[in-house]
Amino acid sequence: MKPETLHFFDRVYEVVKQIPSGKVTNYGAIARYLGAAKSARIVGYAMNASHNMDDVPAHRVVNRNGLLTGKFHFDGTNLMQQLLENEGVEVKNNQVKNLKDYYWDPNEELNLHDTI
DNA sequence: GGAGTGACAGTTG
DNA sequence: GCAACTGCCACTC
Repeated sequence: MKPETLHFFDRVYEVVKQIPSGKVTNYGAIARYLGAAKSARIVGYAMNASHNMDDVPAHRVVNRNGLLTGKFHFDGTNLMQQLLENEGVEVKNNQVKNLKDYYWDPNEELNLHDTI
């Protein structure tokens, strides 16, 4: 499979699936990791479709403010928050506390020359 | 084939 | 320092 052939969507899934438990990241980091920092919106859109896949922990992806913007997309309840808290991430009012502490940057933790 | 939408980010006033 | 606007790429209708 050629990465070039893969759509932004597919790559986003691979990155999100590699997010370690107890860690969270933001759309910009993923988009930048894919080489399209300005396309953070696409990442969000990808999450919209990825939320249908159980293999993609979309709950670990939050916006720049650490706000669980996609919470409503999970099931309309605080499921997303519960999942994060279950992993050790402190969430308050649909927002990740100490985001900096739980922040996980694919550009720093992962290498572009991975299986992806 | 064209226009509109979208779980954002970065920049400017 | 805070608030608001634009840009951006992919997907759906």
